[in-house]
Amino acid sequence: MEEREYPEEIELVVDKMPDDDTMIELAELYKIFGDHTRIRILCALCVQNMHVSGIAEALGMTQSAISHQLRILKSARLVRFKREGKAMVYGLADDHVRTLIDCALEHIAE
Amino acid sequence: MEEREYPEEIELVVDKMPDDDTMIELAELYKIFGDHTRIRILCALCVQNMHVSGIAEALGMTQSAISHQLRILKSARLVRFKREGKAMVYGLADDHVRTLIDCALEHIAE
DNA sequence: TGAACGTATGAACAACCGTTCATACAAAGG
DNA sequence: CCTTTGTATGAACGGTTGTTCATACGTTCA
Repeated sequence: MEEREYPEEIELVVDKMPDDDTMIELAELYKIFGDHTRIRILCALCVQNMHVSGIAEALGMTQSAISHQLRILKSARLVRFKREGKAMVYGLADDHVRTLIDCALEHIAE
Repeated sequence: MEEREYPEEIELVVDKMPDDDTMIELAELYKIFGDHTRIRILCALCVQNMHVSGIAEALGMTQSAISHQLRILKSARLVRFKREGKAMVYGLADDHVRTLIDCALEHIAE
């Protein structure tokens, strides 16, 4: 006879999973990376720090679109920035970002 | 005088970035991970292989919702599955998935 | 201070996404 | 076969998201 999946076993799995809050954070983090424009911005900043308008030109997009995405990347603390004259220079917040991208690149290259 | 960002410098950055196709793939991959339900499914399967209804019960969601998400995970080759009687048993496609999740978990835990 | 430049932001719109509901398919057991 | 159980799928709906457009903010320089 085909046994039903035991409730206790289900509970065991749930216990071994990360906290729900952690998984929400995970999803939120991945969601940020899960956009073509944002990934391209991050990849550009992997090469060197850039002005907003420089990023826009490199990506062939409007300044406004880039600025909106930078806002999201800022709030996720994935980029940092400093004023330089009239311009704002953006860069990666830390090396974790690079690591995360490399991690996924390896998966794709399999 | 404030110099404009040289076009050559922009081009240099673009050259050093991954191919656009690669970055699209990157974004697509991250997008899959960037959903609460799918991350929870993957985390559950990190613990052990499970039936669809087991996953649904563990996550407190309908079988339909889970099945729809499994379809997406299947098409991204992040999970594998085999029939077992009336049930379908799902599991992680390979260890890359676990690695990717661990990678992001480390970032969060900083 | 006023013009010019670089950036940020709010509203609006279209496109996309995840869940629900109803239902169809597939295997097993009587 | 016919019913039961487990899973898949299509349509539909509500919510979210990324871009555009217009405009405001902040800095520099004449």
